[in-house]
Amino acid sequence: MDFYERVKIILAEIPEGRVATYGQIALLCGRPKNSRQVGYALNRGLAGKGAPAHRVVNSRGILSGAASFDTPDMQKQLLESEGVEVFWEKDGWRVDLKKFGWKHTMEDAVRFHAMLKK
DNA sequence: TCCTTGACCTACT
DNA sequence: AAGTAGGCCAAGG
Repeated sequence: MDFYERVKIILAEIPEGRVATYGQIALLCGRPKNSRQVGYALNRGLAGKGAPAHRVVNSRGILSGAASFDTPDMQKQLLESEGVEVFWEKDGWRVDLKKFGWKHTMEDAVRFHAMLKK
C-alpha cells in the first residue's frame, strides 16, 4: 500500500479537537523516518480532499508556516473552532501539545496497523 | 545519476 | 532556553 494512502487513513483517525505531529503520523504509518513526506503529502494535497490537515503540527506544536491554506490564519481558525487553544509565541502560532496533543494508545497503533494492509 | 529542496526530528551545545 | 548540526527520504530538475 502506498505511503500517502496510509497518511490519508491515519489523518482520518485524529480526533476532533486534538492535534498530531508529523512524526507521529509517520510512525503510525509504519514509516518512522518519513515525517518530511507527511508534510510533502499535505503540501501537495496527496492526502485527499477532506483531510484534516489543520490538525497536524510539528514536534514543538508550531503551526505550519507554509500557507497551503486559503488564508494565512485558516489553520488557526479551524483549530479554535474545535476548541483548541492557539497562541502566538515568538515566531509563530502554537498549540500546547501537553493539552491538545493526540495521545494515541498502543491499541490504536495495533488497530491502525491492521488497516494498513500490505 | 547527482544535486537540491523541503508543512520534519533528535541530540547536542 | 535558544541555536546548530546532522540525519531522513521522496520528488523534481
